[in-house]
Amino acid sequence: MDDKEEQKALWQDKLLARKIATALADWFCKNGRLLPWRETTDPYKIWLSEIILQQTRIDQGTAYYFDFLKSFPTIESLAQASEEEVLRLWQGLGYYTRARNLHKAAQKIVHEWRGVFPSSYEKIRTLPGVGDYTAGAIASFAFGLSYPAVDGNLQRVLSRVYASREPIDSTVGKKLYLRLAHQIIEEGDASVLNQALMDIGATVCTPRLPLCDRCPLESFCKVANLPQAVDFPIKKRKVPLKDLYFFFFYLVDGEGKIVLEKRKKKDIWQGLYQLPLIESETPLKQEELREKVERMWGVEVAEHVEGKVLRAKHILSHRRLHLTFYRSSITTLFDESKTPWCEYRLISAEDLEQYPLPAAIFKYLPSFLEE
DNA sequence: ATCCTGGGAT
DNA sequence: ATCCCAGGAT
Repeated sequence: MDDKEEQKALWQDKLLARKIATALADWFCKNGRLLPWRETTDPYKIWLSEIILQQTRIDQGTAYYFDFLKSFPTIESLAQASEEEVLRLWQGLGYYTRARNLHKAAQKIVHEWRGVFPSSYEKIRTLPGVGDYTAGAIASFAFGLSYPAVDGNLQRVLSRVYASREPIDSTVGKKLYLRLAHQIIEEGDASVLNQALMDIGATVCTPRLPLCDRCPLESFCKVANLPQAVDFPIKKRKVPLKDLYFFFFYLVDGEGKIVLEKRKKKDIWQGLYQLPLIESETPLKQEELREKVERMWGVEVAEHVEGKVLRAKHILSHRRLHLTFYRSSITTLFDESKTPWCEYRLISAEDLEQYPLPAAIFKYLPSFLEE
């Protein structure tokens, strides 16, 4: 008799999923967003858009999407580019691993599949930078395959509709929302249903102010029009902000050239360029900073610590960067052998914009150089 | 399986 | 203050 109960529950789940799917498809016809990468089923374009949009809002990402397609119209052209070219185009988007993986994945497609984008979920999922969400998005949008694409939007919508308190950042929660999404998209066109759920999350079922009266799922949703709707989804972890103290040095030599270094460490801004930098987890007193400068680059630049020019705070997700920029002249380039984790080079100041720089630098550079 | 990290916009 | 996915470390 438990069996019977279970059967009945399963059947009701399916029925609900079917109703939701129908409502979603109807809504999407009239209310789905028209986006450049939705006018194609070219997997390259869809992949590119998904990578760009992973941590980026549409209005910011769109320009990058077109710039990339202009510079790299084909997967081959992207594969043939240098990593630095790719990073330069990515400049300002953040999460630069996405750009490096995009580049690597293009090379993988060229070498392993002769430039033909793989058409099975499993193969797509092996591309660097492509996780469950992105693989599902490409598989369904480009190839019409029935895979869910569960991003933050879907998690929010589903946790609300089902009033699920299962945390989205738990293993159990991730599986649950994957299963719920799967149940729904099975009942129709996966591409349409995935996109409909995303659009509802983005435009109707928003984090702070859900517009339940405009939602096609209103009648199915356990928390529709209730104040507790905004409590979903639940998260278990929140990471405290960590302070970091970054001291940059804008050093000009006798010929007006400046020193630039390329980051090779596997932490933030990997592969990007920066002004010579002293990093610290604690604020540094003038004396300590001078000591570090001497240890790292030699005595000759110690005097630069005196010429403070600009201070700024730059907030990242789990980091609060306290930036200090110094400007000074140098007569000799410092000793590279002491800092194997970066490469130094002398460049002319006008060429600075040719190099991929983190936002924490290029954002403040103009006002810093005005002084 | 779980935790931590990457970076910028709003 | 909060949003966003993937991958590497533990």
